[in-house]
Amino acid sequence: MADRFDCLRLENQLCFPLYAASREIIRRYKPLLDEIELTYTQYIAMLVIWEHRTISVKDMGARLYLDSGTLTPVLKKLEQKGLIVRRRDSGDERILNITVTDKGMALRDKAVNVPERMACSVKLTPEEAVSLCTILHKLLSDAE
Amino acid sequence: MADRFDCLRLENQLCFPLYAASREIIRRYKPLLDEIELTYTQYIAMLVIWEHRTISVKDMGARLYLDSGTLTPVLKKLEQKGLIVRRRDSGDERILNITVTDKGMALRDKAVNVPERMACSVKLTPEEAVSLCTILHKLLSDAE
DNA sequence: GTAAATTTGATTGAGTGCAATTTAATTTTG
DNA sequence: CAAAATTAAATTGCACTCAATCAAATTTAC
Repeated sequence: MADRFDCLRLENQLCFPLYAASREIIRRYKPLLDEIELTYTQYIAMLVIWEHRTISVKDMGARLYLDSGTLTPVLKKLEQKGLIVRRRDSGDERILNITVTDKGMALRDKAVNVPERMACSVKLTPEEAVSLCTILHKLLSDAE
Repeated sequence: MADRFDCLRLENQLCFPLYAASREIIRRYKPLLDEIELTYTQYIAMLVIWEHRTISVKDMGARLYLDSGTLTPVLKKLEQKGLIVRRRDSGDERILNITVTDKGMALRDKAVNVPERMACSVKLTPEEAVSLCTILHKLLSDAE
C-alpha cells in the first residue's frame, strides 16, 4: 500500500502545518492590529522596542531572527509614524540605536489588550499552548 | 513583580515562536530545494500537484490556504519551467486546471529524498513531532 | 600607524502573501 | 430567456523576507 512517494504527500509534512498555522495566526492578528495601525512585523518590532526602550538594529535582528534587509524598511516606517527615533551610536558610528518616543510609549497602552483578545481566538488548552511553545523553542534553539 | 505590560513581552507570545520557527524551517529547506531548483512555495505547490496529477487553482488554494494572488505567479513560474501545464476546463471556462507534465513527474524522483533529509535536520523526538503536528492541525482546524 | 579584516547597516532584486478590484463565465431568478 | 447574482482567476498595490552586494566605520595585526 505504502509507496515510496508517500513521504511527499502534503499531509505527511511537518513543515506545512507549521507554515500554514503561522500565516493563520498572523491573519487573526490583522483586525486587532489594524485598530492600532501596525502590521504584524511592525508589532513584533514594537514588542522588542517597548521592552528595551533603546536597542540596536543588530540586537533587534538577533531577537527577531530578522536581517537588516527586512528591519531597515520596517524601522523607517515606524520612524515616519513618530513611534521611534533612529540615531547612530555616539561611541560606535556603525551602530544604529532605536529608541521609543513618547508617542510610541503611548501606543503601548492601546496595544495591551491585543494579546488577551488573541488568546480568546486561539482555542488551545493551557497544556497544549505550553507544549507547543516548548517544542517550537526547541526547534528554534538549534537554529544557528 | 508582574506589571500589566508583561503580556507584551516577546517571550510571552505564542505567535512569535510559531512565526520564527516557520521561517527557520523554510530556511533549512532552502539548500535542499536549491538542488532541484524550487522555492519553498513552488515545492508545496508541486506536492499537491504530484498527488492529484490534475487539480484546479481553486482546489489548490483550499489545500494550501493560499489565494489566487499568491498562486497565479507561482503557477506561471512552474509552467515556464515546463513542470506543469495550465489549461481552462472544457466544461467550465472559469476553472483553470493544472496538470503535471512528464518533466514534472520526473522531478518527483529527485524530490523524494528531500523529506528524509529534512527529518534529519529537525531534532525533535517522534513524540514531539506528533504532538506538534496534532496541535498545529487543531489550530488550523478552527480556521475558517 | 596603516593596511587588512571585521562589523554594521543600507540597498537591490526575486519571490511571496494578501486585500481589493476587475474580468469573464456560469448559474439563478423573475 | 434576459437581468442579476455568483464564482473563478487575474491583476494591482502594499508589505514583507531574504540573499547578495555595497559602503562606511572600527578593530586587528603587522
